[in-house]
Amino acid sequence: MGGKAQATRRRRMEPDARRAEILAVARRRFGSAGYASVSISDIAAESGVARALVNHYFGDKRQLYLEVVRQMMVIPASVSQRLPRTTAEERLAVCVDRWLEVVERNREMWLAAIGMESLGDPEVDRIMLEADEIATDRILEAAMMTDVDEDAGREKLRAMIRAHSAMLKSASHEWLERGTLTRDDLHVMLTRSVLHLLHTVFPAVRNG
Amino acid sequence: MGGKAQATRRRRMEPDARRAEILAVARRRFGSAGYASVSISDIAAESGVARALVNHYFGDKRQLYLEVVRQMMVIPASVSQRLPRTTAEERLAVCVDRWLEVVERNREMWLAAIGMESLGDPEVDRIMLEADEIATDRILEAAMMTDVDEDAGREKLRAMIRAHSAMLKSASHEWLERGTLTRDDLHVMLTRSVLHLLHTVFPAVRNG
DNA sequence: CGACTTATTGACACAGCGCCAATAACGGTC
DNA sequence: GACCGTTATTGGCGCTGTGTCAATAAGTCG
Repeated sequence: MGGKAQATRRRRMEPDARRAEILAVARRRFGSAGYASVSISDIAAESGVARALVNHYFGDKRQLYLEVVRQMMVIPASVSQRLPRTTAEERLAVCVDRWLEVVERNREMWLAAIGMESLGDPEVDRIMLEADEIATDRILEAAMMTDVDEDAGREKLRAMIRAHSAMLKSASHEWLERGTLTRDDLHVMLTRSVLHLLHTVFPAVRNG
Repeated sequence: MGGKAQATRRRRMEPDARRAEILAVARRRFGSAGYASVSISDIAAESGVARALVNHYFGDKRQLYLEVVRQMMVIPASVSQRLPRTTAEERLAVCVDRWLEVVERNREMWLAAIGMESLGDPEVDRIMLEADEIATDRILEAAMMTDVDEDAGREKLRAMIRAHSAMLKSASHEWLERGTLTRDDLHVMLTRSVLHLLHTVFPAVRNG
């Protein structure tokens, strides 16, 4: 049992601190179980707080979930910072390597993040899409292809990279949860497939 | 309002027929809205039936959802049947083309299928994984690579194709819902990336 | 030690779920 | 056509979870 079962006197906290505390519990719960099976009562109990307080700070259940998704989707910027000034190949290789490092360290966190349910909620979708857009920027930056700006071409390229990032998520699932691929496998697979996408598939589509 | 609002006399039907009728409504509802926001009462009302009858036929809500997911995940076998006896390239191209055709025709159906929530439920995951396994078989068959049977190698190859099918889903989402890619774009992208995966990435991983 | 601010709570009304005994269609029998 | 047995179908009960509001009490300041 991980919750604060202590029914001590009620303590008064700074709103920000309390909010953060509850959010941390919610993040863990929603991360390891589905939206429907996690109840606000659970989260409140584990936070050592009355259920109504959760509603007070976050509104309804959906908004609390939204807040959790927002936090989950934060991508560390370090992955694509200070890249060496060499070829796109090497830069992407470094980028992928750093990313694998981050993911391996925050295994639980990452698995929870890619497991978040959309719920058919447009707001949730928007948040996830924004995260993908940021990741896409990082890749284009690393590949030094930020100069593609024909209207349609840029859109298509970005769409293809977003699609590729879905493969990335699935592949990391195969690695971390199913154990069917190794970290080295991912490195090879992701690096090569991104390059293939950028240098072969995209030109072919552009001139289609 | 799409439901049978007619409060006519209660009619007695064959169990199979009634079950199918309810399941059809459930499929549509769960397909267009999230699990949490669809209530058994809704489904029952639209089916012109008492809520308790839904439980009678399907057990609890989770089992009904499971049944819907099972139906959604059925993949038409026609996609990979009677392929010409030529190169892997051409066979895969035909395969992808047929698949795009099926998806375009059953647009709604397909979007609903790839939008199904896992809910963190192992049973749901199992069903989705099985569907991916079948799709993987089809691809390997079309690519004439069913002869890879070193233990680890076969596993890795299959895992990579499963990951690729996640890209396929995301790309079809970009095509059908966001309009950022065209059908022709998908054809080029999917065909090339699968081939690249099979003929370049896989050998590289195998000898890693 | 009061008095004031406000973080925190208990309780209420309501919606959705699972279950069970009770009900009433429908088919067969006389 | 009236009776009857089968069983598809229903209404209602108890429970859990949610959102809201007035009421409570933990700190803080004079």
